[in-house]
Amino acid sequence: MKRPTIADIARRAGVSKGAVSYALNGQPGVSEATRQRIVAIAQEIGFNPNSAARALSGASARAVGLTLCRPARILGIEPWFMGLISGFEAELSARSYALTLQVVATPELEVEVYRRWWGERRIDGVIVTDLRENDIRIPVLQQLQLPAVVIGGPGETGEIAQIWSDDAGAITEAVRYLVALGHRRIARVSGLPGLLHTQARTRAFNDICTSLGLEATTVPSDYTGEEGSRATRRLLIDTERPTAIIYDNDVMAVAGLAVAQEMGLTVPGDLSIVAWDDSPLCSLVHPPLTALSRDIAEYGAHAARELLATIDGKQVTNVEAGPAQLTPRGSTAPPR
Amino acid sequence: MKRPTIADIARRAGVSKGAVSYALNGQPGVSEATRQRIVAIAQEIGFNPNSAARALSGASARAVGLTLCRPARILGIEPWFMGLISGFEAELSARSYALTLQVVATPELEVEVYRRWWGERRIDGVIVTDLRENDIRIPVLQQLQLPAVVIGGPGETGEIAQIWSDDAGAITEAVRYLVALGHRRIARVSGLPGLLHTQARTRAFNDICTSLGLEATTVPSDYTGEEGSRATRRLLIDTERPTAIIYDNDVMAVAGLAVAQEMGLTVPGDLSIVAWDDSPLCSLVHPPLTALSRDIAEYGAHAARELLATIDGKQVTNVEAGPAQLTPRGSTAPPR
DNA sequence: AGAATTTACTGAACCGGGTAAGTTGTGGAG
DNA sequence: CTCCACAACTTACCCGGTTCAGTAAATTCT
Repeated sequence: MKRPTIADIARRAGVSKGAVSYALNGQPGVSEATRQRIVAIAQEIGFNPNSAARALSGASARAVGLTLCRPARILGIEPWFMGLISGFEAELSARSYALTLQVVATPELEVEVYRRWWGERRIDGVIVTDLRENDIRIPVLQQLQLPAVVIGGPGETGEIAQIWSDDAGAITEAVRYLVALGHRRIARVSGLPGLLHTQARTRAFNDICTSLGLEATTVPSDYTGEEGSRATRRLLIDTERPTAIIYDNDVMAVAGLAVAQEMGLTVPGDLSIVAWDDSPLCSLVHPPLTALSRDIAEYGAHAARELLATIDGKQVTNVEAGPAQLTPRGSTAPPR
Repeated sequence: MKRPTIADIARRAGVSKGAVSYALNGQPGVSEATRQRIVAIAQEIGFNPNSAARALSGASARAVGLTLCRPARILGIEPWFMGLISGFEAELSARSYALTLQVVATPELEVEVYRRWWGERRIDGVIVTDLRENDIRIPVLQQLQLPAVVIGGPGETGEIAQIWSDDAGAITEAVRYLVALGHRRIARVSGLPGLLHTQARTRAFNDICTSLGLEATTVPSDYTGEEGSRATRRLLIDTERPTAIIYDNDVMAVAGLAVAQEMGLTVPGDLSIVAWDDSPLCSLVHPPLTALSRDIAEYGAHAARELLATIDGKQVTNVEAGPAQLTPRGSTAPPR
């Protein structure tokens, strides 16, 4: 089956290629009557502009890129990324932008992917996740002048817009809640220590614990279930074991719950659990997990909107999305 | 920063654009010495061919498409798709193909996306998942002559290659295992009834149960945790409740486990649970779930290889991937 | 040695849109 | 009645690769 082109439309409408281009793009230069005739023909023969031709003639590629930099085995079960992707998609497909995905192993490879995409003119912009300290991706994006939006921060990104949520406020709320229930020994199992938002959370956790006169124990982990289990086991074998643990993601929280059950501890009787980021996973297990809920899809949609605005040349500024809300469920209670 | 083009390379090497193209693509028509000189210059200035220009001049777009047709809320926690994506990526990025993703709500919209992608010449082929009975996507793909590979089946797909695994064998093994443990009342919570592989599993489940003289109870569900919980509750309130349940995915199995615990039943003492598809989720919960394991990433890699072969014009045939292997864990035991 | 073939290129057309510059035709102002 | 402004187009070139036809030089064959 042959793909229809603007030349086909031009022939059928008895006008030139140029007129068809003006008509379909809402440019001035054709009469309203002609425009409608052309649009009708385009509809009829099912015309879609060849994205390659469009991109080649200086216009945008109508695609944005996303790199996922996590070990493959964890990508599968982290609801976070899929939530983000769903959110992006909602915005992108509404403006018929495509989403190009690439799974990479290291930030260095991520930079290479950006360079290649830029060279290939394959995408108009990228969404950057997991901002790190002195992130090597930022200078490259600035050098290439590739439109970008960073999720996670706040951090040093120069002109590049950022989206983050008030993690400090959220963890403070969670700790206050646990203290109000009567907990005095609260621990935290964190995500990858290299990520800026992990550091911000750790700082805030230390601050609130200090101000409440509690000891702040943070065990660094990596978002995987395995590491979450290990960290939990290490915390629970202690004679002075914590009565509540806050986990930096839902997967580790679920893993922690399993470890507690396996060790014969009841949740929430012997141990209260709070998960950061609420996915259906949290309501799925027994008991359902108290969580710091954010609308991750909305978070992604927000990022996509910012990115499209950047691509359109609009000035965008850093945005703070709403903070995570504490959603109490069955995994938190006063300690025995 | 200006993107380097083959014209830049040609100027620096003192040859024509055509020669550069031949040299970089390994085509005959340039001497080995010239080729090396050109390749060296390309390396040095960090040249990447403009994908739009390449796609426009008849060559491939070097991209494949994948549509995800599931409600957004479940996409997040289903490890299946992310596993597939990881697998695709491993193959695709090795051959520097991009993966373009789109989340859609219905198969009808999926067809529209295929048509648009084809019209835009954005992709060279698509990977089709969740094959249905009389799938409306198949005739469209045939009409457009869009290279495709179908995951899930077997079914009627004409010339389009399929990849599936021996679900009948796997479920037979699972049932036999449960019967060997002493179970006589085995139920199954299935995935979406419209999908061909769900139907194949139901058929096989009925067959083996009949041949062993057991009653075959299948409760249709939709892969979500919520529906999995509901189905499980319905099964367990029965006076003649089953002593073992097989779930069509891991998410429903985890939800089922939570329901059992919530109802005061012990797993595996009062109820044995088998999950279809093994993700880290299964080993994460307590007790860890006995699962029918498949290497989903390898499954995806396989599909990507087949698709790339199809795009290259090679004749591909239907492939049966290895069957799922029963991995016994703590959720199965003889009934009390 | 001369013809035939091969090698190593060059030049130009082409893909399908976008768009600046040029060309009509029409109506209104002077 | 002429001149000008403007709408409504057309023409032609651009984007950056691929590819085919053509060409000069080098090599092989008779």
